[in-house]
Amino acid sequence: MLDQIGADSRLPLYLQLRDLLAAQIRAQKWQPGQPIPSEAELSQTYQVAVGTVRRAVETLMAEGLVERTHGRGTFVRKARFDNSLFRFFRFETADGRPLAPKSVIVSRKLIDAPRQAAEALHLKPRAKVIELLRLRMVEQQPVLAENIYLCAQRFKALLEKAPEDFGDLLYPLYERECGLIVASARETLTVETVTKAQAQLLGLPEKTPVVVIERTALGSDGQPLEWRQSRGAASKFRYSAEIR
Amino acid sequence: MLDQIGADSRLPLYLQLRDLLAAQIRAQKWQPGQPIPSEAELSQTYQVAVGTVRRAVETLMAEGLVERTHGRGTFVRKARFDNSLFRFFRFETADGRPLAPKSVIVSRKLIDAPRQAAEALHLKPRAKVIELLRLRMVEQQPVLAENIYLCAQRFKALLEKAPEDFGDLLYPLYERECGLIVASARETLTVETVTKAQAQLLGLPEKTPVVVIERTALGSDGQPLEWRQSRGAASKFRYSAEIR
DNA sequence: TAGTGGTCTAGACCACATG
DNA sequence: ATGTGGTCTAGACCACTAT
Repeated sequence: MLDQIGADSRLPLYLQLRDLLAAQIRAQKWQPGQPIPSEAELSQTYQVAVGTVRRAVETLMAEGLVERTHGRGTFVRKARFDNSLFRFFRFETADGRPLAPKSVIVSRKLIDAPRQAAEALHLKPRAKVIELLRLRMVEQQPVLAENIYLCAQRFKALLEKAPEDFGDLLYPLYERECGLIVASARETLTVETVTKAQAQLLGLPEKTPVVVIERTALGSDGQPLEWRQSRGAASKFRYSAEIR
Repeated sequence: MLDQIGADSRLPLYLQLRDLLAAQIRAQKWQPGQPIPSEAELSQTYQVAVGTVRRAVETLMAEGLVERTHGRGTFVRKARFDNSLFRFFRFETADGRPLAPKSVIVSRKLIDAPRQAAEALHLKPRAKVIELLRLRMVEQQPVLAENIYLCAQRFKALLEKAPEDFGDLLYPLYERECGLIVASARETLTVETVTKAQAQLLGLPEKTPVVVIERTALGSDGQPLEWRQSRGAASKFRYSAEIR
């Protein structure tokens, strides 16, 4: 890996430094939650002005790779968006209290990867994957049904643990049991009508429209770790955006 | 309006300057598309370092209020998102050529504001509004049906012009005919099933799910100018996002 | 060639967090 | 008290756009 900077490239210094730091973060030189060297230190080791270091780190910050706190330092950011699905759905209790989504693993199987899952995870068509069916509950009512696919090889630790003990959040589980850290994700939303099986799971009438959120979760090195489809009643869907 | 800076506030200089410039943009001191003074000039008139000016202008840029081009200058940004709806829908021709959406005004009426429109436009419940029904066409097929509501008072020029001459884009029309410039908008997406009338307009079977995009378009002063609902077949809906 | 924004430096001082 | 990031300055030089 490059550990020097400047010299030849036509790229601005601060971008070269950004790339260099980003590469080291991807390579886990510093763990998520841990601090990277201070501005002064980076300025010293790479022989660039502090202002240039700032510019590089600000770029990383804008990209969400690090977080800065005034008197404390700059830290590699931990992703925590396991329940970000709820960004797209509004599940209100009757009196509008905040929701406390519970997870129930309905089944866990070792299967040949379905086509879409294999593609998303960059696996060969017949590779083995772990399939989890999972329900997210709000006040004892199922609101989201999820099909989750994981490369069997990398996640084999999950086959030896009782699904009841998985807990409500999967990403911390992946980290704890498999040493795999989800750093980012891509989501695509579409609308379908439910199949019979899904309707039953979610307690919906047949042919109800549902919003499908397909998510590919990526590690810090950009490799796909998990692919999932989440389905919830379209009537509960709401998404707002500002445009300019 | 403040035309000096520094002295009292606990806010950083560059934010004070940002606010000051933003206020002048809102007040149309410079027209959209026109340049604001150069960094050197701003530095001179407000007696701050060029670096501080840069910081302020970069903030405005991040907020989408201005655009910079290297050797040319910094310009007040014109909004141009009339067809941003298509961000949420994918209408492919059979061979995947780029689409050229056409607009047809189906009707124009002067009516009492419906409740939602009145709320969105900050009008009294029975105020008069112009209601436009409009179809967006791709390859002679209707793909989006829109209900558009405008305060009759501010948009009365549109009552005296033939709807056939409105053209494909409304926002430039508003600017040309009424002197009203759309600067930003808020959109909310939900899913419904079509009414009979809508199904007929869009050539869809009854009870087809549709995605509804409600948009409130705002002027540069933040006042609501237009409220519209756009409906398109949910099967054509697709939205992608990166999350971290 | 003149004027603009873009990069980079070197350093002062401030504000915040921690021991 | 120390070390961190945050603000601000002053100026050099470069790269792009226009004329």
